[in-house]
Amino acid sequence: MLVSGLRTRFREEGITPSLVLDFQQHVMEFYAAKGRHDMEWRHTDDPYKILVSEIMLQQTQVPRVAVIYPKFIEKFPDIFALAKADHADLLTAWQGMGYNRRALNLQKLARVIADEYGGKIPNDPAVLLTLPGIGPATSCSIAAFAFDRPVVFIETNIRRVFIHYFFEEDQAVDDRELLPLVSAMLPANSREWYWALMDLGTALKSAVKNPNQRSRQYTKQKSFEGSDRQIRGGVLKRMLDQKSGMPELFAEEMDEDPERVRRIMDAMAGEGFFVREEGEIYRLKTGR
DNA sequence: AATTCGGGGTA
DNA sequence: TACCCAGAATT
Repeated sequence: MLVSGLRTRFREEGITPSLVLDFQQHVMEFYAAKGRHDMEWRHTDDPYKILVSEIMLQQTQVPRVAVIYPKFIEKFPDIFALAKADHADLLTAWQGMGYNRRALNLQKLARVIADEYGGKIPNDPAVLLTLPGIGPATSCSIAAFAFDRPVVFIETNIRRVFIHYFFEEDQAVDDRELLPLVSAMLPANSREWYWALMDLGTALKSAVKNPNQRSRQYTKQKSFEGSDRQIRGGVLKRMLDQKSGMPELFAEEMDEDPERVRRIMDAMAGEGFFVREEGEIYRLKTGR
């Protein structure tokens, strides 16, 4: 089967049964040869654990999640443990993951599921989508990986695969052009299929110039050095250390403008990281 | 439609 | 250095 001809066949004949079969075979052959089987979250059928992994994997590479995920699961082994977790314990367990709001949303979500769904993770992507911190990609990922449901979705690895094989010479490829292909190519075993697609997408990154640069939604991130994000990270780390703090002090330690640090800590308080007390003292929430 | 949000591994 | 990361929420 000639993989290099997939794009031409697609453009000339559309999505034919033989195109589908050849592509599926190529993906599964890759998976058989080079699939990644060393992730703990691929060796459980506990929807809670899979949900946690999917939140962690948002914009976060597998090797880092692989380090933090097991400790997190050990500390919060089920949805109820997470729902009643101490605020500081939760954020401490999240340290190193980045995008710390995910941890807050994850606990909110756990409380909704504990309180309103009897502790059972919903298997319907439309329901999952209503939960905090779960968007289009994650709702479908959970449905696929935890419940083996035949969902159709796009995330960065899937996007890279389909752009590479079917839009080789195109620019600004819209996700809406990819979805019909993602849908048509989906076989019966949706869980394994998406594992395979994601592994192939990850491998492509080092094999060719990132095809996602030719996605319409491709954007580059602003540099981290000197950003608010960096300061937020530093502030949170110090707050977890000391349980309370003041902008002036942190600004001094981080050699930053006190006014800027105060603004950032105010924002973080508004997001639920801290509570602000009298005299510009910020304190971590205790208990829940 | 554009911004914001973390932090580290990799080339 | 620059690039990227199993995206989501907010503006």
